[in-house]
Amino acid sequence: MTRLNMRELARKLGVDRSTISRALSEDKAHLVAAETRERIREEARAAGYRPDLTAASLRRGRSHTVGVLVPDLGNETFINVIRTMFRHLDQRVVPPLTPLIAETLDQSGATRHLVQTFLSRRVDAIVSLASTETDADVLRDAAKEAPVVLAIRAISGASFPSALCDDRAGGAMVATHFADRGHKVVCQVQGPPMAATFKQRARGFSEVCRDRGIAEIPHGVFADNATSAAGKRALDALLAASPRPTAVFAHNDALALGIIEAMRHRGLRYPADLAIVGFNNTHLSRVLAVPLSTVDYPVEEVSRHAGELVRNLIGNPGYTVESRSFTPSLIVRASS
Amino acid sequence: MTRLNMRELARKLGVDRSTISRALSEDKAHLVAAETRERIREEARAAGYRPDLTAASLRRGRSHTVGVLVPDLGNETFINVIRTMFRHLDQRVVPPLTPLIAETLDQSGATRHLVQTFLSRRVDAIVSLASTETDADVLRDAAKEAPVVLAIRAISGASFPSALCDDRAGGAMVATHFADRGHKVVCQVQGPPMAATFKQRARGFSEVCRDRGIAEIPHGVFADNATSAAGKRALDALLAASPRPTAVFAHNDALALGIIEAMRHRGLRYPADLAIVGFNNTHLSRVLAVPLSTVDYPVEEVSRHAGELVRNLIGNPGYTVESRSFTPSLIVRASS
DNA sequence: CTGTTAGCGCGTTCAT
DNA sequence: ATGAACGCGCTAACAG
Repeated sequence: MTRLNMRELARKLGVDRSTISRALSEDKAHLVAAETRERIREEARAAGYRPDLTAASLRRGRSHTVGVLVPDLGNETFINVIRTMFRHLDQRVVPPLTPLIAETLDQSGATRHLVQTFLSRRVDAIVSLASTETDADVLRDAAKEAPVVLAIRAISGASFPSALCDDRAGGAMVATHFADRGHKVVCQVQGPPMAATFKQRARGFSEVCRDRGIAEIPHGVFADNATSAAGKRALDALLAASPRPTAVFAHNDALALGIIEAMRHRGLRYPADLAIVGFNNTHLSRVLAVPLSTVDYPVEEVSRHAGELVRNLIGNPGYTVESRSFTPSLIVRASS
Repeated sequence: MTRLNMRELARKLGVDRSTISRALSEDKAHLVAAETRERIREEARAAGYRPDLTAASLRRGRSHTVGVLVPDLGNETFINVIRTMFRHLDQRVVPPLTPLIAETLDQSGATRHLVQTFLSRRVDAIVSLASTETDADVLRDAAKEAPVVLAIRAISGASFPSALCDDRAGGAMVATHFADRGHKVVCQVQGPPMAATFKQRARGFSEVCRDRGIAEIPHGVFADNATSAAGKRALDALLAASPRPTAVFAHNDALALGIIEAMRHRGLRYPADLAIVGFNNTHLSRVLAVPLSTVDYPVEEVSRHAGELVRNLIGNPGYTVESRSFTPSLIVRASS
């Protein structure tokens, strides 16, 4: 028993295969007489005909898929951007785009390999939420074969169509907040600077500290990855500094949470012993017994714009792209 | 500028296309002379040749992809199972299987549509973590074209190769724990019973309550979905019951968290005013100021077995399948 | 508006 | 061990 294909369906209906192809397509359906078209669609449905998309992909050179690179599938913010973007696309692209999602875990070399796979599958576009400085070449090469869109993380010195958050402004807001509350010695626990997000957050924060005459001590506390485990390990460095900081900016909520856990372990309390602000406004920040101040990530805007970039760039190589950066907002809660 | 294909590569090397195909494949490489094979592989790499997988898929009738249905991309447990399963598969399947991930949001009808898409793309297998009672027919039909594996959620009355958690035992553990702590009146906040997971957890819990002579009051508190928002809404029902329960079993950690938030809002404390146990042992349960007792989900075992089922069923239709169910374990923390 | 023809790039015969 | 030839199922180009 073999699958029903166009040839058989055409035989049943007494028309040519190409007429079927046209009648079932979205953009060429108007070339078929209304009556024939309905007859074909009716019979296709009744017979349970499903087009073979691997054949269509080969013929068209495009598979109606979008390759998505994400650093970490467990990260709420990335996932929210992906799902919001595809929800957006589903509503306005026919036939729908199937996501191919792959996780890089920020391992160098992962991007190269995964991009190859995407291109082999003839994706219509690639969206990277995982780009780091070292990915520029790979993505530039990829862009010769399929549109490449960056979301969340930019690549400094490279110009790709992008949908971003103004992380620098976000970092600045946190420093301003600390200054306004009278903190004189502060600190940041930075995520890996290979990701532009963290670099910009650090930059915005430090700039305002300088302007407002606040000391950043100790200066460079880097977490090897932006997780709560790394946050836990960072606390020791903060407490060893002299003078000791009275407030800390964690580059995301997971890092903040790690710091909080480590403090609890030592019997310290926030904000009394140390004020804390995170980044992303994840669900978690709202449900802590002492809720976390954090920077709200503009998920909706970033996702929508990323979706629009993908939509416009597909089959539209000359599209003049507007990269955009959306401003986040500080949410002050009890932790600061 | 067109992509480099086998024909061109063959011309460059002075061999036939089919020799290239064999040399680059995993299973037929031995048919090519070692020297020729290396020469071909060398040149393919140097020239940056990437096979067109849409063409290969059409020819083979399989795309080396696996369709994955998941109820909610934001749910840590589902995501962990997916990533663990593919990490497992990546290490032992060549060429690697690309996941096609689709979210059902537990909307009826979503499964039918998404399964069609998967089959149109000629997936090698379908893994559903999202199955509900009403999906049985769709999946049974799908199974005629590609192996279907169930993970996490079974379908009662249908027999698919499955990798599950013994949810009934998990529910029973919670009830036993409550009984041992001397609770006489308890309650459960149930997830939607269309998902077998919740039905089994409820069943295991109720059975033990009956055996140990504990009252379940009010009897059926159902959340329309297993999220913290639904948990929040459930608290009122618990507090209105008479006699009032002293302990509650939430069918997952998100529900438990909602209950906790609602309690905090009312100035109630746990476990003093109400003991709480969740399910899944998500990250969240560990980081609450008063950590949550919960049932640890056997993610590793379930994922590994799901991966093995997929691996064995692909290209092996006669494989005798061993569905398995793994026992979870209760983790008692401060909330109970 | 519909049919005819060709070919996308590969993997698999079958022959040598 | 290699080459020749075919066809997977579809869509595009061209004709009428």
